[in-house]
Formats: sequence, structure tokens, C-alpha cells
Amino acid sequence: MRYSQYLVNTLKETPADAEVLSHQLMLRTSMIRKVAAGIYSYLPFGLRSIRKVEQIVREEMDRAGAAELLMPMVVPAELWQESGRWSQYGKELLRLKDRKDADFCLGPTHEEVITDIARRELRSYRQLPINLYQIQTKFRDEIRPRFGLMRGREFIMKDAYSFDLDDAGADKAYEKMYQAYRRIFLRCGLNFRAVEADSGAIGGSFSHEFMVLAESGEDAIVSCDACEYAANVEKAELRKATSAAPSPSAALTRVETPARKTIEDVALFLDLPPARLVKTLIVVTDGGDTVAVLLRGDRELNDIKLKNRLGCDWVELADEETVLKVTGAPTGFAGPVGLKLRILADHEVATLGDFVVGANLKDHHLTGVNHGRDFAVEAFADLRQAVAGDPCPRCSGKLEVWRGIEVGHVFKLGTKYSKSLSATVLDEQGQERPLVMGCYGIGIGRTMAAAIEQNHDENGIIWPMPIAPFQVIVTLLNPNDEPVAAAAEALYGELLHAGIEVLFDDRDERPGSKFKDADLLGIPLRVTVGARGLKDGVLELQERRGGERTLVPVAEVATVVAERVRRSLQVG
RNA sequence: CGGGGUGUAGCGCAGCCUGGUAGCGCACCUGCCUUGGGAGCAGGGGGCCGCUGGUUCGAAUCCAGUCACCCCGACCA
Repeated sequence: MRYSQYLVNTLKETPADAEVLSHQLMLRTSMIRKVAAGIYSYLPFGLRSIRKVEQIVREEMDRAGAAELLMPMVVPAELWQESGRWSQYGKELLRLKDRKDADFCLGPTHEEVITDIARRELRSYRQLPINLYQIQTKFRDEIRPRFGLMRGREFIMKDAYSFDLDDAGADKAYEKMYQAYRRIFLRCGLNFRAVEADSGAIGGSFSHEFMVLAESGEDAIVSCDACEYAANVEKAELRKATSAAPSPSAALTRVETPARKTIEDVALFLDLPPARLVKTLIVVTDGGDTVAVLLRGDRELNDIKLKNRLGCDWVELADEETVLKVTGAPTGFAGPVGLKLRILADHEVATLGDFVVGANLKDHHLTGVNHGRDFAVEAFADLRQAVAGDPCPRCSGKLEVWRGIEVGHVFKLGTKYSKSLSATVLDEQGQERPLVMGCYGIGIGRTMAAAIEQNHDENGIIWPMPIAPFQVIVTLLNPNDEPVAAAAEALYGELLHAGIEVLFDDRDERPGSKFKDADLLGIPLRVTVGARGLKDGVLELQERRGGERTLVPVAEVATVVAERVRRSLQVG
């Protein structure tokens, strides 16, 4: 491709609304342009990389025995009503009506449609196992799209769905996908970890997330410093504390704590560490229950654990009015003593004695509080967020906390959708059996963004070869010098002939600008064609990563480049 | 949805407080000059100052509303 005929509009300055590096660099290299919040056009330079990622995904999915298909983006409401998600999914589901006033939605994921295909097409266990995937534009009306392609509303996703006769088969399919994902992200040049995750709204029994380690990541993950255990913090299990509470030594005492509403304020006021306080969160559920949750003062509630424990779809902190009604005090003074609510407590609370809680009375707290003696708890459970230093649930190691970008997610779904949509096959005995499903997603654009997050320097992007928009850039320094221009043209032709993806910077620009642009665009190899080298019969070959320069005789350049490209495309 | 912020040329910004015919840098176009790390000079094009309404002789500027975008939060009482 000739630069002079291509659409690349590099920006010297960073657009003000781009917060993270991958977003800034994608804008500065004109890979993407925003059309609306969370909705982008992919310009030619960006699309080339998107297509590379897609192609890698295709190759690895095909290698794992999956078959590509393509489902519609617009999905009739009936299918979603049948699965029950039309009413469950909430506002992220963009709903629309056609001219006949019939309901549709833009597919945020395609379990319904694929299961509909499966129930129509799959009749016999002999057709199993089967895995179908697509690479398609999804729409999720996110509360807060941000960070460019990292969290868009419209985005390209690879979603795969496996169908098996039984659990053992489904486990095998899951394992295959898990391995395919490892290869995919390795080929994309990513430093990632597969972590245990909550299966969330998609449903199903267990799942792993593929997390790319990056400061800008929106998710927190924990990993053990001694064993292989790694999990999303949402999921990270914490063992039941072993030590028992000390026997009560203090009397229950009410103290005045004027206007001290937060843990921090109360701790400071009473001159105690926050860990000696117990906070009482008043929570309401979608089922209409109001529940009190106790946590050590310096801990945070993990709402997913709470939801799972209560078996409900959502929990929410009660509003001021509700808190006043159930505790008799404004927010900030809730406590378990005398409280007429279900009380759940984190395991850790069981190890505490003589602690401080709210008095259910404005501007008062209780000290010397002990569970069992002063109040009863319905149950102790694992309800808090994991933090760095917590013990590993699997071994004697300690947990570390990282930021990560979720680029892929594999779920074992079980029969959730096959049952609600009646997708069955006949087994060997002629018995009707629901299909056992798995589903497997990869965010294509997010994978590309994550690759940029991990591969850049102060001058711009440093593409990993397999997903680079171009493999080589030929920088012609003197386009008006006939012999030099002719040599560059010849090289360009040779490289194209060798099947190399080459961007030929034939613009009539000054060398400085061309070098800066080449660095910003991050193409892995650069061949500089200038009068200086040419008079010695050599061209300069430079690696974008590391900056290593080699002088190569003109006649050998194409061969050397081809060899380097070939080498850097090999997996891991 | 709550809080904060910003809308002026493609991008980055000034002007607004104190109302008087819209500016700077980059980018873009023309010419000269220059050519191994974002050169220089000269000339030029491009704006319903987000939108609507109000105040005023007069509004980018003041007031009201509205829309869009960005950031933080939306669970830590």
C-alpha cells in the first residue's frame, strides 16, 4: 500500500477526551474515529489490525474443530422471551420496534439464537459434539462506555457455542476452548492469565476469564504467590477464619459519636483502628427483602458473593428512608444489636470481640459489642472482597492483586438455555436429552486495544508482528531523487511479490516527519531508503521494538525482511 | 441515575469575569526554499462560538432551558 494513497492521518497532539494509552494511540494513528459515545468507525489502518486478530481467532477456532457461521444482529423478542432474558437483561439490551410494532433487540450475545438453531438442526447424539462460532458486531447499551474500544457499546466479538450430550463431553469442549484461547492470546503478543470468574448474567456453572495484565484494566484479579490459583476478585474465595472470637471482656456501652457517620470518622473519634469496628450495611434485594450485612470495618462487601448467598439477581444498598425505617436512625448509625432483620455476617466477624457498631440511634455507637452475647447472626459466610495479602484458598500462599483487561471469557453453561428453549437430541437409547452447552467469547477490538496497552513506548505503538496492520514500512527519504525513488519502488515491488504486507511511505515529506510517523504507527520493521546508504549499496533495516539497526545489501533486503517476518509470526 | 467538568476551524487551546463585527499553535492549500528524526519565509482557505429562548441598541461573552461529550461514583452508612 502506498502511503500517498492511503488514509492515515496521524495527530501530533493527543485528543483531550482520550484517557488511556491505547485509546490515545488509536486516535493519533487514525485507527478509529468516534461516531457517538462507545460507537466507532474503524479506519483503514485500524481495520487491518482488527482483521488480523479475527484471522488468528478463526484459525485457532478452526484448529479446535469449531465451525463458523453468522447470526443476525437484530433478534426478535420472542426468542428472548422464551429464555426469560427479555425481562431479566435490563437496560443494556437495546430494544427496538419494526414497522408493525413488533419487538426486537440488538443482540448483546447470542445464546438464544444459537440454541434456536441447535433445536432445529440437531436431532441425534451422532451429530455431537459440535461447536459453532461467529465473529460479529454486538451491541450492549453500557451505562458508561469508555476508553475507546476497551468498553464500547458497539463492538466486534467472537462468540462460540458448544453442544454436547453430557457433562463429560461439555468439559472436554471447555478444555479445548481454554487451550485455543491460550494460543490465540499468545499469538496476539499478550501477557495474560486465565482466572476463575463468576458466571454472572450469562448463567451457567463455572467459567474462566482471560485477563491481560495492564494498569488501565477495569477489573481486579487476584493470584496466589505460591500456586496456580488466580481469580477475579469478584469470585476470589476466602477461607473461613479459623480463630474463634475472644471471650467478651467489655460491657456493652453506648457512646455519643456526634455526626461521625463513616467508619473512618468513628474510628478516628474513638481512637481505634477501623478493624475494631464492624460495619452494618442495610441491603435490599430484588425479592423485596431487607437484610443486614456485617463486615469488619476496613473490609468491603462483595455484592456478587452476597447475591449468590441470597440467591437473588441484584442487591442494592437501602436508601436513607429505608435505613431510617428499619434501624430508627439515619444512615451511619446502623448496628446489629436489637435489629429486627435477617443478619448475615462475614466469616471474619466471627473472630472479633469487643467491637464497635452503630447504636441504631442518631449520633451514637455501641462499644464492647460481642456476637452471641449481644445479638445473633443468621449465618456467617464469605461475603467480603479479597485484598492483597489474604491467604490463598488453595494453599498456604498469599494473594496478590492485579489490574486486568478481560479479553476472553469461557463459560460452562450446562442446560440453562437448552432447557428453556427445549433443545434436545436423542441419545443412543432413543431418549430425549437436553443439550449440554458451553459458550466462549473474545472481544476482538478489546484484544487489539489490550495489545497496544502492552506494546508501546513514548514514540508510539510497537505492534506484535502477528497483528500489525503492516509488517514492514519502506521509508523513502528522497522522493525527488530519481535513482533513490527507483530503488524504493523496486524494493516495494519485491516485497509485495514476496507476500509481505508493506506500507510504502512515498510521500513528499521531510525525513523527520516520516520517521516520527513510522514510529507512531508502530510497524515492526522499517526499511529506510536514502541516498546515503544507497551509494554504498545498502539499505537500513530497523526493528521498531528495541531499535536495532542493520545495514543490508540492496539485493538481499527482501529476503532478509521475509525471513524476519516469518520468524516473528511463529507462536511463542 | 448522582456528583464534577467541557462544548469556539480537522486537532490542541485562548477570548467569556468587565457585552462592541472571532484569535493563536498544529494540520490543510499555493509559491519559494529545504531534505537522515515532526525545518524556514511569504501568501491563502476554513467557524450559525453545541442548540433554543430571554435580557440588551448590540451576546461567543450575561440569564434560563436543552442536547452532547468527558471524568468520578452508582455497594462500603
